[in-house]
This record gives sequence, structure tokens and C-alpha cells, in this order.
Amino acid sequence: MSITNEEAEKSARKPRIRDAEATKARILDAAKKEFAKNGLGGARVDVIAEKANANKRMIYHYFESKERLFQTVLEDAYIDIRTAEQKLKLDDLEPKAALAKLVQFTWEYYLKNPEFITLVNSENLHRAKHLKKSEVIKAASRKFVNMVGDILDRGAAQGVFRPGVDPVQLNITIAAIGYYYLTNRFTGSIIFERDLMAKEAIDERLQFNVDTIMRLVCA
Amino acid sequence: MSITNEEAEKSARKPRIRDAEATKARILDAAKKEFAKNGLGGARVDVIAEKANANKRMIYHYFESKERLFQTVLEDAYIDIRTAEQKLKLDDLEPKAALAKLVQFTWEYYLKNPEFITLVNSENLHRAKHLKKSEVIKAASRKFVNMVGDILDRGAAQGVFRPGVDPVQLNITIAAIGYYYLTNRFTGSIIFERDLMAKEAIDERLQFNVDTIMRLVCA
DNA sequence: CACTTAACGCACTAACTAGTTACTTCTTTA
DNA sequence: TAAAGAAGTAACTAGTTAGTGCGTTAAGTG
Repeated sequence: MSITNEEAEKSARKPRIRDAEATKARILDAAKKEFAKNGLGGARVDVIAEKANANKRMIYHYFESKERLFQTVLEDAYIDIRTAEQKLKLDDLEPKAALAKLVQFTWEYYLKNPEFITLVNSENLHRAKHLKKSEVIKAASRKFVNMVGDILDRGAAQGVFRPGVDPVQLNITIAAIGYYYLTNRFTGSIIFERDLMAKEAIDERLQFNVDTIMRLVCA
Repeated sequence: MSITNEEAEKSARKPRIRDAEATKARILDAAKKEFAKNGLGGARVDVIAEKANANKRMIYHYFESKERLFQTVLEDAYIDIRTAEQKLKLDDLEPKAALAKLVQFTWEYYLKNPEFITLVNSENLHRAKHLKKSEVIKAASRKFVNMVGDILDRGAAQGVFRPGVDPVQLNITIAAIGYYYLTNRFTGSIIFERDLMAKEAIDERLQFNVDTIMRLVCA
């Protein structure tokens, strides 16, 4: 009996190994999910601590405040998508193929990372006050816009794209046709009386989006 | 002095005329603004009461709960846009003109009613649980989708539009290219290092959107 | 091994928040 | 005009919530 109690005690006060980086990472992961689910205002710090299997005190130790934690989560999310975009190596592809691949990537990234969309929505509700402070994001974004600009230029030079398409407008449009569909999937499914998240619906939308962008830029 | 005091007293406890409808309307208006600004979770009932120049008790008297109030605000918002769309009388216009007018209307409606976008975002954060309960909205939406379907059919019959365009996908796209630009105007202005809300930028985007939709459907 | 540093956790608080109780005042109508 | 009901209010409650004070325990260092 005494042995059983001892074992129970040991597993109760876990032989927790100290690891600052791992704890930080667990907090960030839990925070991303909680912020994405409930927004900055609706997220609960206690819930984040619990889900991270960490103590709430640690959140304030590592991240100072709820808002700073949100800012870190948001920055990480942007860095992640921009990094993934760079990895596509679109410069190595023919203009049309490159653009189609970007549309597909964007769609699939939003699908696989639904938190990204909700985080961005929440940030816009707060008038981008957290993103404003981040210089890293601005640099990464500039690189991205230039990449699309290069694709457009190459296509125009080859005569496959019409000239004069604004890369910013195009970027916004590529994001928009995927983002809107997914962020509004709940109200959309009611308004249009169709399950927008059914597999066929998702495949169909991707095709439609690629088609939309091609018709927009092709000569 | 006594007269002055009397006057002060009178204006202090205002000779409020009782008017249930007016009070309800003031609450709804204040609620729309507060929900749009802070989302369902971030909105404060006390703030709504204060802005409405009403007592908090009245909110619960007329609307039962914060959530029911939100639902009412949301329903009203949807009814308003659907009503405005019907008033466009697009059936009286040539297919191309009708579609261009719809794109322009959608853009301008979002611009003039920024609360609409934020309310819909908030509702999607809550997985459309409030909209699900509303039958009125479903009927109005069906009418709207059919309207766009008719325009497409007329255009295809006349040979100005290519056949087989899905009215639901088209509707989603028309909404998307305006909605995304505006809901993400804060992060967008940072990412793209451009004031997306400058007059010229707004005009330019409308032209781009009309162009995008025309290229998408024209034969 | 002693000692310092940093990770970790408990328990608290001050402020806030949705919703309510119990009341007063105005308006309508029998 | 008296009674009834509806409009309106102030003050309260019970539960939450972001953020902290302070003590404990593990790990690296001389």
C-alpha cells in the first residue's frame, strides 16, 4: 500500500523536467488555438495555460501580457506563411504555372491552417495595432509582393499575360477568393444552402479560383 | 436661486417621454455599433445601454439576453442588404450592366456599412449559431441567388456570357473581392505598404473588381 | 558540494460583467 | 378618474478575468 501511494504521489507531482524553450513553445501553440477559436477578446489566459500544460504565471513570465502573447502568435503566423511561400520557388516555373501554383498554395495553406485566417480577422478588429509594431513582417511582405510582380513581368514579356496588372491588386484578389470562402464558411453554408466544406465543394472552389485568376491576367 | 435649481433638476431628470419603439431602435443602433466595434465577446452590455441612452434593464426587457440582441442585430443587417439588393431592379437591365451594377452596389454597400462586415465576421467566429435559427434570412438569400442566376442565364442566352457559370461561386466571388479588401484594410495597408482606404485606392479597387468579374463571366 | 539563477506553482486581488431584484413613474382605458 | 399595466431606473449579485506576490524546486557553475 505504501508503495502504491508513493507511486501515485510521484505521478501526481510530475517529475517535470525544466525546459524553457519547450514550455514557451507549448504556450505559443495553445495560445494560437485559443486566440483563433475565440479571438483576442474572447480568449482566456487560464485556458491557454491549462491547454499548454503550463502555469499561468509562466505566460506572464515569458510573454509579459495577453496582448504581447497575441502579438507573438500573430507574428509567428505571418512568418510561417511567408516562409512557405518562398519555398515554392515560383521563379523556377513558367509564369502561368507559377501563378496557378500560388493560387493553389494559398488555398491549401488556408485550409490546413484555419487559425491563420481567424488570427488575421481578430487583428483587423483591433485595427492592426499589433502588426504595426512588427518590422519583420513588413520586410517579408515586401519580398512576397515583389515575387508576384516578377511573375507578372515575365508573363507580360512572354506575351502570355496582359501588361499593366497591378501586383498588389492581384495579390489581394488571390487571397480574397480563398479567404472569404473559408472565413465565411459557416454563414455561407446557410446563405447558399450548400455544404461549402464538403470535399467536392472544396475541390470545385479551387478550380474556380485558378480559373478566375487566369482569366484575370491572361492576354 | 430656487428657480435655477428647479430648472437644473428638470433637465437632470429629463422629462423622458415613454416610447417603447424608439427605445428599442436606439438600443439596436447602439448594439450594432458596439458589436461591430468589439465583436460579440468584446462588446459590453453596459456600453450599449449608455450609448443608447437607455437603462441596461431595458435591454433585457426587450431582448432577453446579450446573444438574442446580437441575433436581432445580425438579422436586421442581413435583411437590410438583401432589401437594398432587391431595390436595384437588376432584371430590368442588360446582363452585363446588371452584373456591373451588382459589383458596384456590393462594394459601395460594404463601404457605407462597415458594421455589416464585422458582424458577419463575428458570427462566423461563432460558427453561425445565431443565423442558423433564422428562417427569414434563408428565404431572402434564396431570392438573391436566383436573381444572379437569372442574370447569368439571360447573358448566356444572348451569347454575352459563357454558359455554365455557377451562380453561387459567382456570388461568393463578387462578395469576396470587396469584403476581403475592406475587412483586412488594416493589416493590408501594412503588408502592402499602401493606404488602401485612400480615395484613389478605393476607386481603383472598384474598377479592378468590375473588371475581374467581367473577365470571369464574359464569353 | 555550496550557491546562484532561472523555471515553476499556489493562491490571491482588484476590477469587471452579464444578468436581476425591487422599486418608481408614466400612460392608457374601463 | 381609478386601476392596471407598461416604461423606466438604481443598486445589487454571483461569477469571471487579467494580472501578481511570494515561496519552492530544479539545474548549471565555481
